[in-house]
Amino acid sequence: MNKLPLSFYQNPDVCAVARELLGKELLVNSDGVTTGGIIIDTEAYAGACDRACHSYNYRRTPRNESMYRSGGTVYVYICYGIHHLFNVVTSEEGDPQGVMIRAIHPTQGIEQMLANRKKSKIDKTFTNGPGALTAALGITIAHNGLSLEGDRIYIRESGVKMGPIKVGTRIGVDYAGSDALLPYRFCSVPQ
DNA sequence: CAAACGATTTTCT
DNA sequence: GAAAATCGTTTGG
Repeated sequence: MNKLPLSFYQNPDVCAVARELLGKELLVNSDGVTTGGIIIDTEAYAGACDRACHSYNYRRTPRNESMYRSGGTVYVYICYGIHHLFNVVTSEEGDPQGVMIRAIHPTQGIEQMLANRKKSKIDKTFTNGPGALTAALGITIAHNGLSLEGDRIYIRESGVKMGPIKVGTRIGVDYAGSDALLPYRFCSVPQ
């Protein structure tokens, strides 16, 4: 099923992985139902040297523990007490970098996702936004620490042609000072 | 043990 | 465009 190999995630260049994830398909299995979509918006979090990153200066807490695992691990945490945010851990064990997935283009399990989002039709906000897409796919804190090589949640080649990549600054990280200006956000849409 | 704070979303004006 | 909603995690006393 063309699952991406662990070596894909273990790249020490987190921005390269963030770019390469565009156009890949993220899939989640819940109770035999598969939901998923094409990744169209990502952000890189560069670990110890990035003030916007939870693991800045090797800060280590129970919450961000999975960021220290080897590339290909799932990092999910709760933001604003309400939203589950999904990240792919990159680089090698002990180097806490990761890519946050901000938006997808829905492809699999639309019915289930509509139910998860309590919506009757797909609109602009359906799977756009880090909290919105995890709600649609059914990603929760229970997925934190899982391997992307497993069957519950994984990423595979989609074969979809993507348009040009738009680069920008990350959202909601004003507290990070000058690091908030880094061009670490990447967007692209299927062509 | 109390208090402040979000890698956001939704709703209201 | 502004503001509320809402609670686990982190920090400080």
